[in-house]
Amino acid sequence: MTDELSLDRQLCFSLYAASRAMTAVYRPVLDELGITYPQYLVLLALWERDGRGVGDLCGELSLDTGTLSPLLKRLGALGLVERQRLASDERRVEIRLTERGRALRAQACEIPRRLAVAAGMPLADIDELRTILVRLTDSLSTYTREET
Amino acid sequence: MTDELSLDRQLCFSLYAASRAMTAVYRPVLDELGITYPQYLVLLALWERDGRGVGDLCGELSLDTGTLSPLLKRLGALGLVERQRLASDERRVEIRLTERGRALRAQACEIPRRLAVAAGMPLADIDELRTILVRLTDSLSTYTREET
DNA sequence: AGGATTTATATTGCACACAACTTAATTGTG
DNA sequence: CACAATTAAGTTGTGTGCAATATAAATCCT
Repeated sequence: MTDELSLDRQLCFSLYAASRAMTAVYRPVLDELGITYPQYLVLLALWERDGRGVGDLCGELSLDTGTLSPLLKRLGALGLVERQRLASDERRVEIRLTERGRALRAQACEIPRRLAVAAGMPLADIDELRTILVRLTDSLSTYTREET
Repeated sequence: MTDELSLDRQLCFSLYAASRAMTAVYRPVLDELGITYPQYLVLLALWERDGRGVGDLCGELSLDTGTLSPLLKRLGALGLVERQRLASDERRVEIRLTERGRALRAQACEIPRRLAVAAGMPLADIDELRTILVRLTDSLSTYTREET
């Protein structure tokens, strides 16, 4: 039992620690842009495809509205996005980048390079890691859904 | 630039998503024990070695006192740990498991098995993943330290 | 048409994370 | 010894995450 628990500890903790270490690397970089890590993820999603409903973003980032609603409000207060009720469906709110939000992308483009340095591993390894993580996430979230 | 940013997105997001998916799997299991995921990590650390200072735990879990102090207070309120000022150094507070805290370990021993099922990958793959994550975390946190 | 159900978003409450600050005890230095 | 510097833990403030609930609009059903 001891061994099993310590194995468990290594497993779950390594993921938890890596994720926090990653955001710690991003923090000073994103501070310069005046945004947080989850806010950056939202912007990345919007830079790829602008003008999406709150629900779309929730699905894509697998985040709750309880997380995204106030976050989007903060991005709005920063002048990076606009929130607009759809006339066709008054329940929906469309999120669109402002000029300032689009402009921020230029400042963000150096981030990946910095991160690659910080990670200190070849791109091939990073890509393999990413592949495993995606598979793991799929498996874990399928399990979570089925157990509910 | 587009490609670089979308690559970055895949990298950082996959880690972030995997970590949250992992805690989502633990949540219902830990609910039965009445504790949260970070509280579980603290207990795992204490089950391995009991009677440690707050600073020790901060170091081991790489968490701030701003996170651990209230968390340990909650574990205390649950009757799982005791907090005692050291007579030899009145600044230090030693955290020790209560009888109840030690007993909880028996209920926790089935957790690793459940997790392995949820992860849906062979132990060898999981272990490889863990190895990569530890290496990544080391590299990232070294970078963070050096950039400060 | 009209009321129940569903859907989209927002709000509330609690527990992290972490930066910045505070408090109190110990150590180091002249 | 006195007093500055350091160390250990706790507190405050902001921003997530997420469950549970609220609100309001659209849809379904008869």
